[in-house]
Amino acid sequence: MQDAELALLIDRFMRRIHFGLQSKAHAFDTEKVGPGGGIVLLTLSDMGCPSLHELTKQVARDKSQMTRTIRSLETKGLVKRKRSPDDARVTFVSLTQDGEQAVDTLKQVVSETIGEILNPISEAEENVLRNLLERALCDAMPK
Amino acid sequence: MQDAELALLIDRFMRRIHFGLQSKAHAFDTEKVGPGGGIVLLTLSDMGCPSLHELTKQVARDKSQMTRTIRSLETKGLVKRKRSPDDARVTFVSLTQDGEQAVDTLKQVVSETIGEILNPISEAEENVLRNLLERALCDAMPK
DNA sequence: GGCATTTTGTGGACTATGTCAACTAAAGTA
DNA sequence: TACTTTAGTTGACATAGTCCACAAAATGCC
Repeated sequence: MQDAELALLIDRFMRRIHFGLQSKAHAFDTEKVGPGGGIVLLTLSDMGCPSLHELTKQVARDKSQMTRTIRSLETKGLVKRKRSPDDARVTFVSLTQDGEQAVDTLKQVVSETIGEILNPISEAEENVLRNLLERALCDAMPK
Repeated sequence: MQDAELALLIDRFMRRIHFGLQSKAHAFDTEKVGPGGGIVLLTLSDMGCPSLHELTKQVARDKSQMTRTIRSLETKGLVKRKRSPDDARVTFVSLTQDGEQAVDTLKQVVSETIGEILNPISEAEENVLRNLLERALCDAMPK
């Protein structure tokens, strides 16, 4: 019953990251990918060359949204598509060279921002936090 | 540098909560307050009778957004305003009786949903998680 | 007291994101 | 072949975020 509080904490934490990044955005988000694009780029960096469908499940967004986000990133030259040779329905998405570079700076700024927020937290505790979240999320995603 | 991963984890966690709640929304969100309204209601339940300005800082949203959210909740009879007798600029916001009741069911559904997500996590660890987030957020909010 | 400045809340305009439903093309399947 | 499922796209709409300008009340400073 009192778990509801946790939702507020998570939300506020998210907003903190959001504001932290936004205040630095003009300095690094030269392509104006925004939060949505950033999450996709980082996720792509983790996944490698997933299909659009797998990517959509991972970031837990609507597939139509993903279509548009990817196209936006594609016109900016950060991402490229490749049709699957085995299944003509699926298209694989991956970072371009420019995309990799964008991810590098992105990762740097994000971890810097998170570092500031997690200032009152020790490194060991931070690992605990990461571990807990990973374990909670490792279950099959709904849908 | 690898902290960037934490941002993705938090985002996915948030989305999990979001989807979990949405799948149950038709059963409890009879007033259609949505996620935005829900966060405000829960926050109000925590804060009691804050000024609109304090509330805005707490949920970390734009003040104009907050004006609109509160008005929406007010027309639904879940929230009431009261002008401060000391300072004619500020208006205090608080839950109505209907609002309190809405918060009760809201809290129940939210903690149920979070409980499902935190299934792989022990209760002790959950307290650790809450504690870590609280400590990270206890610092003065930016802006 | 008068006057600039700050604070609190409101409103408008615009963008970004989320959601839902319809639709195409390609597989899978009986 | 006919039916169903899956991947991706598109359109329409709803919600939320951002930015800017503004009014009214307070505050601070001569």
